[in-house]
This record gives sequence, C-alpha cells and structure tokens, in this order.
Amino acid sequence: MLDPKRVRNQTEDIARRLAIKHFTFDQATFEKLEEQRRSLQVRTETLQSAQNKRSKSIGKAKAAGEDIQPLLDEVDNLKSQRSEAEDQLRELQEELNGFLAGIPNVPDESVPAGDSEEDNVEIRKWGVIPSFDFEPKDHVSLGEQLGGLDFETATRLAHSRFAVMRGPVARLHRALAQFMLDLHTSEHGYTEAYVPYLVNAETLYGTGQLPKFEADLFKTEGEKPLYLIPTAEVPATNLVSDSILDASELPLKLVCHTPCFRSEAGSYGRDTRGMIRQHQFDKVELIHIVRPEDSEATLEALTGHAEKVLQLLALPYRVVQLCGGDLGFSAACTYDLEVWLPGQEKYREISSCSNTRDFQSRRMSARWRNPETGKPEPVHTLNGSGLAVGRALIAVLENYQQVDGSISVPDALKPYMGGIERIQ
RNA sequence: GGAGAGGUGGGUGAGUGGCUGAAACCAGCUCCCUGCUAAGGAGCCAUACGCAUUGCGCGUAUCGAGGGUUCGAAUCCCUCCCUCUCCGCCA
Repeated sequence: MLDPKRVRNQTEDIARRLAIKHFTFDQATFEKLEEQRRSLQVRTETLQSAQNKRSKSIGKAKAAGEDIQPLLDEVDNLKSQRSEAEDQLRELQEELNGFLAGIPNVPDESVPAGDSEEDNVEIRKWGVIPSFDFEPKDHVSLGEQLGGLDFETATRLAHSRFAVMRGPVARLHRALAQFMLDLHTSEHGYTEAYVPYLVNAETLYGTGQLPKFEADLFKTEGEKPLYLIPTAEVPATNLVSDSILDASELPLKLVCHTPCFRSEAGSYGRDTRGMIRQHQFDKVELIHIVRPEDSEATLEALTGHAEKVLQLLALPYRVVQLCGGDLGFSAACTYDLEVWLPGQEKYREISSCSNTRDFQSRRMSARWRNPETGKPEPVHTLNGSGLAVGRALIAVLENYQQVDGSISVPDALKPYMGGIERIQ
C-alpha cells in the first residue's frame, strides 16, 4: 500500500514512476474518490459530534429533572442524517481502499526501464562457466539415470509439475537446505524461524499476493479458507504485522526453510520439462525487517548472503537488476541471481532479492517507534531467496556431472551427505 | 469435538448504562533533589483518520471481531474468533 498522503501530494511523480512498471495510475479517479471521501468524512464526523453532545446533555438534563423530549427529537433527526452519510462513507471507503490496494509499489529511481526479462541489467558475474569434454546432460536425464528424479510417478500421485526424489538425490536436496540454513544462521547472523505453510487471506494481503494474484495460489475449501504459501516471505514477513517494534529490536533477520506452492496459472508451456517450475518446491528464505534508512544497504547485504551460497557451492552465476516491466507487485527494487545451467546453456533465476520499502509494512501495519520522532513509523521489509532449493539441486546436478552421468558431491555439501562423495 | 472460565493501554489489573480513552500499580521518558549507590518529589506516557495549523489545539473512531438494543455501551443481547482449565482424540 502506498502512503495515501504521498499519493495525494506527489501524484505526478508517482504516476511517472509507476509507468516504468507499466502501470497506469488513474489520477482522475483517485482525486475524485479522495475528494468525495474527505467531504463525506467531515460531514459524518460533524453529525456524530453533534449527536454525542446532545446525548451527553440528556444525561445532565435528566439528572436536573428537566424535560428531555426536545433533545430526544433533535437526536432522532441527527441520527437519520448521520446514518445515511455513514453508509455513503463506508461504501466510498471500500472503493478507495480497493483502488489503493491494487496499486503496485513505486520502483526506485535506479530501476531501469524495460518490458521483460530481456531488459534486465547485468550487474556482475561470478565464477567460471565449466567446459565439459563431453556433451553435458540436463538434470532430467541425469536424475532419471540415477533413479533419483521421477516425474512420471509424481504425475500419477498428484499432477504434472510435481517431482518424486529418491535415494542420494533426495538426500542431496535435503543437504542443500541444511547447508543454507547453517550458513545463514552461523555466518550471516540470521535467526531461524519455523512458520505455518497455510495462511489466511489477511496475511497474503499484507505481503501483496492478495487481492490481485489469487489465481497463482492454492486455496483450501471450507468456511474460512486458507492458502498454501507461495513463499516463506508471506508468513515470515507477517511475523511483525500489527505491531510496533522497539528500535532496539531492529534489524530483524530471519531465515526460514519451507515448501512453496504455486499454481503457476498462466505459465502453461513454460519450463514444462524437469523441475525448474513446479507446483511444490522448497526454498530457504531470508527476511529483513529494518529501519527505513537502512534498507538500501540491506538489499546489498542480503543479495551478498544469497550469493555466498552459490560461491561456496562453486556454481557460476550472475546478478541482474530487474527492469520496471519485470519487477514484482510489492518490490521497489529487485536483484535476481541467475545460476549457470550447462543442460540449457543458460543462466536461470535461482534467487530474487527485493526491497519492498514500506509497501508491505503499510499493508500489514508493521511499525517501529522512531526514537527521533517518538512516533510509530512503518518499517522497511526485504526478502530474498537464499536459495531456491529445487533449482539449486538442478544446478549441482548439471554443473557437477561426470562423463558417466554420476555426480560428484560439492565440498560444501560433503558434511551433510554422510560420507557419500559421488552419486551414481 | 464436549464442559467451564476469560479476552480492557507496553505489562499487571479496576471498571455492570452517561462525569471512562478508560482508576491504580509496574515498566518507560522529562525535570527537581541527591557526593556515589539506594531512596524521594513533580509531570509526561495508546493508535488511526480528519479539521485547523500563526500558537495552545479540535473532532471522530477504537476496551478480541462483527452485528443489535438505547438519546447514550468497555458495561446489556446475539454471532464469530482466540486464550486458559478439565475431558475426549491424537503426533
């Protein structure tokens, strides 16, 4: 949610920057709604105030033994006017809220213009792209050959876009998650958190998935529906919703390993082969809750923490800054980490690190008490994958493959593999 | 799932229809006193929105949530949610 005051005062600037995100801000509608809201609110409150005054004087008049009938009549009249104004105000308020809730976050000035992935800007590269003296396979053939990746059975049990893992490959998957969790907690100062995998609509509203992106979510049946989380960002960021944090509690750094569930509506035909794009995948998520003045530097640090995972796994990658057209709804600025996949001979996204500034914190009412003003002010929230576990598994399989189709275990993962040095 | 008890400000906790946005205490903040420590004294101390901003400010809403009764609700009624205790069930 954008700050309504800011939208009012800097309308032109907001509209210009939202255009970079390919969002057309309907200034006329906003101004009309805002003006109506204001006059209705004043009217309602004035009537309410008058009514309250009469009601109070009734008590006094009664105690003094005076005739209260004239006052009662007056209140009756005020009341009908007020409830009419109230109904109009409520209706308008809902319309205005709906309008504001649908506006994406304003991108930072640093965000490059562009329409899609193609226009993202490469910031840096790390590592050496491995050269094979044989034709490298992709993870699907490698996984099937090892008996560790099974998509057919998963489809029988559930649906397409699910995977079954077995044996050392399943263990490698677990090892990756454990390794990431240990790295972030012991080297990068994160606190581990375990959170619900099913959340309610309010929680999803807080981080920005609702109301606009319900189609991407799995929803449970029932009187009070719950949704499977599409990322740990949702429950983990909402840990601070509806609260006022003390300055001494910031920054809050959380790491969270969860499965993620995405319906991937609208992605038919994309990455249908293999486990690049699944309905269910694991992710280790990094969350920062910070003071506003710290969020820019924090995004750099957060991205560095995710990069460290790839560096320790010796997987070549590059960092790109997302262009306006590729930026997510809640993000003001995003860096994607793209890992090299020899099977595709391409860099593919393995992490996305975003600064949402006060966009999510306003929606979920997460504030801190600023010692300088003594007032509660919205915190800044950031999130980043550190990393997507399924895609990390793909990257390890493809980059560490040997000529015979076996996989040598990366040094960093050996402590987690119970003595297995090679998967074959 | 069944029975009972309860949800009030950062915390404890008073408050059964008007003078209660809410006593008191604790924590916190400011000032005074004090050689240090300890103790003491005075005051401040919820949030959101709006109006006015030359300045003190003023208004509305909020006592788990929503609805109702009433001129007037933290207080009465209804529904829901949550917490605790006991029972059942289970990991």
